[in-house]
Amino acid sequence: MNDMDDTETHPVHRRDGLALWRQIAGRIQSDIASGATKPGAKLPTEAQLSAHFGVNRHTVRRALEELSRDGLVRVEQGRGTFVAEDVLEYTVEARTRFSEWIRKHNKEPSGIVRQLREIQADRRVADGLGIRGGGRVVMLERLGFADDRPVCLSRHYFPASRLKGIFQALQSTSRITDALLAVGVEDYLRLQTRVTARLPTQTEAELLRTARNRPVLIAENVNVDRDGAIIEFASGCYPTPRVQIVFEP
Amino acid sequence: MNDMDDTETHPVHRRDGLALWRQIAGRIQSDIASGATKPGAKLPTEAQLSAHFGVNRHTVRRALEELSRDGLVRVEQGRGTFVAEDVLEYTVEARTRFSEWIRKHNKEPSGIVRQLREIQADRRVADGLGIRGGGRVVMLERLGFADDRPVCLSRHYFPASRLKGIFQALQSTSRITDALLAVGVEDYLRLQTRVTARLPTQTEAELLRTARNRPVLIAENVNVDRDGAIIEFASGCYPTPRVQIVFEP
DNA sequence: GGGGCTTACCTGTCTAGACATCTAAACAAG
DNA sequence: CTTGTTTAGATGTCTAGACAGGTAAGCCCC
Repeated sequence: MNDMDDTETHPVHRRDGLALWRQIAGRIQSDIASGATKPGAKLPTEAQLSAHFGVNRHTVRRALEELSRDGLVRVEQGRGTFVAEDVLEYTVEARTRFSEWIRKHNKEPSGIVRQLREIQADRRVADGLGIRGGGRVVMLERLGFADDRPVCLSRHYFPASRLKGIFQALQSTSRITDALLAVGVEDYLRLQTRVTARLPTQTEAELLRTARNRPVLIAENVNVDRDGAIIEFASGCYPTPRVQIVFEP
Repeated sequence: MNDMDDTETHPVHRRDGLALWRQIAGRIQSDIASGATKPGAKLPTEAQLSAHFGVNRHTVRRALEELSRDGLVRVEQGRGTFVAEDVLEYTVEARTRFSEWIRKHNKEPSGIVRQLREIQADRRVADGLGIRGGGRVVMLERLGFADDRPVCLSRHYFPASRLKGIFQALQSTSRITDALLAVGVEDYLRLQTRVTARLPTQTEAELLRTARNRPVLIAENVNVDRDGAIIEFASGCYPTPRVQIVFEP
C-alpha cells in the first residue's frame, strides 16, 4: 500500500481459483506484516482500494471483513480502516521475558499452566538441553495471554538433575523467572533461537484461537545461566499474523 | 423454521435500527436453541430463506455467515446448510454429572482446578446452602472442557462443618463425585436450578474463550444428598451459543 | 472566540442480477 | 451392474447501484 495511486490499477488474478477477496486480504496482510503499513496507520478508503485493485467495493469489503475478524485491522464507521495496534512484534533478543514482552506493548500479561510434569527427555529435548536422551526433565506447558488474547503456547523443559527443586518451584509460581530464581538461577540469557512455521494442530488452533489453515510460528530456544550452563529448552507456538517474530541483531 | 412455506413471507422489521441480517441470524439461532431445528438437520436453502423472510439472498447469506462463524451451522457448497452437531445441550436433570454430560455428546471430559480454598460464606452462598452467613465453606473453582473446548467455569461451595474432610478429598481428586464419596456422600441429586444470563467478565471470557460481547449463561444449583440435606451450592458459567441449557421436566 | 449548522466523506446495509463451482440424483452406455 | 455423462439445484463470488448513518472539518452567526 506504499505505492498507492488511484488511477493505475494493480490487477488481481482472475480465474485462477483463488477468490479475489482472498488475494486482496492477503496483499493487505503482507503489507502489514512487512511493515509497509504500520500499526495505527489508516488504510486507503474502500473506494480507493477498489480502484487500486480494480474490483468492486463489495469485494474489498469482504477482504477487510476477514482482516477485521482476524484482528489485523480495525474498521470505524465514518472514519476509515486502520491497522490494528495490537499486533505483537516479538523481538528476539538475548534477554527475553514473556511478561516484559507483553508489557512493552502496553498489554497485561497473564498465563495459565496447562501441564507440569517430570518426564524423560526425548531426542529433541535432550539435544536442546545438551543432556543424554532419556534423562529426567521437568516439562511446563503454558498458554500466555496479552490482555485477553492468547499469543503463545509454549513448552519449557528444565534439566531435573541440574536444577533440583525446579518442579516444586514451578508449582508455587507461574512465572518462570521466579521459579528459576528460587533454584538459584539469578539471571539467564538466550543462547540460540530457531524459528520455523507450520500449520497448527487442532488443539493449538483452539487454544490460540486461530484458524486451522493459518500457520503458526514455532520458536525453539535455548537459555543459559551466567556460567553458560544450559538451564532451559523452550518451544513456543505463536499465532500469525497476530504475532510476528522480528530478529534484531 | 417449522412453519416453512415459500409463498408467505415472514417479514422482518425494517427501519428499526437492527440490521435485517442480524434479525434473521437471531431467528435462526432461536430456532436452533429452542430445538425446533435439531442438530444435523438441514436448513431451508438460501433461496427459500430469502423468500421466507422477504429479503434478498445476500442478506440471508450474511446471517448464515455469522452463524457459521459462531459454529452454530455448517455450510456445505452444493449441499446446503446444516445445524452443527457439536453444540452441547446441557439438559438440566435431577442427576447431573459433568463428565456424564460431556460423554453423552461423545466428547472427552476434562477439567482443571483453578482454586480450592476454605472461606466464609457470603450471603448468596449461605442462602444457597441453607446455613448462616459467615459459616465456613470450601470453595472449588474449576474450568471444564469437552475435548479441548472450555464449556464451563464453575464454583462449587460445600459446607465445611457438615462435610468434614471435604477439603482434603477435593485436593486428592478432581472429580467432585469422587470427593463427595470420600466424605460419605454416596449419591446426590439436584434440588433446584436457576438460570440467568449476563455478559462475561474479562477473566471469564478468556477462560471460556468466548467474545466479551456474547452473553454467558449462569446456572446456579443446589444439590442434596439422599436424606435431603444440602451438600453443595454451585454456580456455573457457560458460553453461548456453544452451550445451550435445556429444561426437560 | 465559541456554538451550531452544513457538507463532504466514509463505512454499513440492502437490493438485483449474473455466472462459477460443487453435489447428488437421474440417466445412458458399456 | 458399473461407469460416465448430463442436469437440476445448491452455495460461492463478483458487479452495480442506492441510500442510511456516523465523523470531522469548515463555515456562518452571534
